[in-house]
Amino acid sequence: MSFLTYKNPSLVEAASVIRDALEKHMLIVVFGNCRVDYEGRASSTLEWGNRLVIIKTDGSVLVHRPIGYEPVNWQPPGCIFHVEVLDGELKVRATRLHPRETLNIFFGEVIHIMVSSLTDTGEFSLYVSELDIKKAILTMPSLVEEGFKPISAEKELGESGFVDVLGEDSRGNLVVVEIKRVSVGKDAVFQLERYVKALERRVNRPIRGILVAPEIQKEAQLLAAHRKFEFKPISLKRCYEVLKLEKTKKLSDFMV
Amino acid sequence: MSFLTYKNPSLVEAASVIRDALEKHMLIVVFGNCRVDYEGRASSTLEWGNRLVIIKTDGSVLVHRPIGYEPVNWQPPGCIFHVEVLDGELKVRATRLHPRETLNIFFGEVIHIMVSSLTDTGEFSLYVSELDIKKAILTMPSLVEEGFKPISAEKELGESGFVDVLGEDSRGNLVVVEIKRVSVGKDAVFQLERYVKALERRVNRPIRGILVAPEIQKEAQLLAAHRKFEFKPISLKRCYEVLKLEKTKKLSDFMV
DNA sequence: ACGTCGATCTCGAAC
DNA sequence: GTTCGAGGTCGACGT
Repeated sequence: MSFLTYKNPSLVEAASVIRDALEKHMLIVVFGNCRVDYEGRASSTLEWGNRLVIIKTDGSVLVHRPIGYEPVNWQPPGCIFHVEVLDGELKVRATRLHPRETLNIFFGEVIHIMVSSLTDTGEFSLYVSELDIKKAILTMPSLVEEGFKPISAEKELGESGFVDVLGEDSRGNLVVVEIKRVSVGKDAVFQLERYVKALERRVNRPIRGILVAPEIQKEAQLLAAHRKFEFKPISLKRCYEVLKLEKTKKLSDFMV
Repeated sequence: MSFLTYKNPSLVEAASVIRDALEKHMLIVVFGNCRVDYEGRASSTLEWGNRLVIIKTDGSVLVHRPIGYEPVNWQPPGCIFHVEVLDGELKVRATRLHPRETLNIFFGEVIHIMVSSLTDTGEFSLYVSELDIKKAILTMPSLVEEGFKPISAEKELGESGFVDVLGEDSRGNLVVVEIKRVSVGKDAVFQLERYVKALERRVNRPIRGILVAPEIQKEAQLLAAHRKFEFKPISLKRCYEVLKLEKTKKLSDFMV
């Protein structure tokens, strides 16, 4: 893994370093005084200040101020770059097609550059997503309620979108399950309402709506109660354990 | 503005530099080989690899891989930090309360550290937001249609939320305006429908629904037509010009 | 290619 | 404090 730093380079030197690194698809970190403008889905300008500019190996760009999680300006992966020194400023242009958007960074002073051809093969795993909750419910339907039997997942319901899980309860009622990973808000209740109503237009039997999530917001609770929807709390940890168990089981099946 | 870099520091040196910089609320950029785990709203692990870790002056943390716009792990502003060298690893812990979340970064090797007490006072301005479109419409109601007269903006309609702009047309009909900055999707149509229906329960006169945005999605167009809602295309540039004009006008009023 | 939906969303404003 | 909506959202998945 190559790694190089340049302290207080001239703008011409900086331009050369950045051009070379872009060609080799290296990670580039520039610290310096710059102004930025953007033109695309919206337009923005950022006046002079000291910032951290990161150009990644996939052609994405981040302009970070000293505060805030989010970059003040950016460009998603896949940009085409142009670097030049013009009127005493180092201009880095990152252009994206579809949609057509341009980010221009003008450095008046480059304080530090770091370039590296780094490799990062480390695996990233996130434990419980909304899809994981669905998988956990399909694996262990009793997470919704005792006697619940899934019929299908993600059933298309015309303009109303998809049902997270469709099933039957122990008394033969249709059950529409709406899953939220964190908290049931108003939206989830309205969505479930749309699904249930769309289903009621198609079939002629009792339909129950159940909201499944770790928690529900107060207002959503009222809206749900008003529509006779039920709320079933679920634990992310429990879902994670159900999925891990399932994985181990499948693995042991394979081993035998 | 102070600025310091450290190349290939020992883990103990690195810990000392980071601790000191955290105390002074400096911007810290660390490049090194690390593994990361996170526990909070979800849980995640990231195996060993070379990454760029940024700790900002407001206590936010970003862990960036060589590709992707988004950080692989992060922590929003306001974290409490703990730095220690343990079992041959430099551990940086960033804890957040509300919700309780912990990010642990374990460095096996630190390749480069950059610390700086940077200042960045440059103003950032984005030209046209959704609010700007509303302001532009309130300033120049003909953007919606000739003869449109706004009555109020952001009218509360119970559980249906807020109306972007409520007004009257030239023939005395009530007009509900739903604004989207980029494109009218299904959601906007459903939202407008909720507003119109909520309003119909309250007043007994004709109500029109108008969707205002630079463009409309095909499916949304059908849904809108089915509900007799109209779509009024609007240009972001035009809004920007209307607002700029208004600003200049106000300024000149002040000057006189 | 386009549309839909989730996100450790983040961020800000309003209540 | 909570709730809600917007975002240049981004990113993933399905058609």
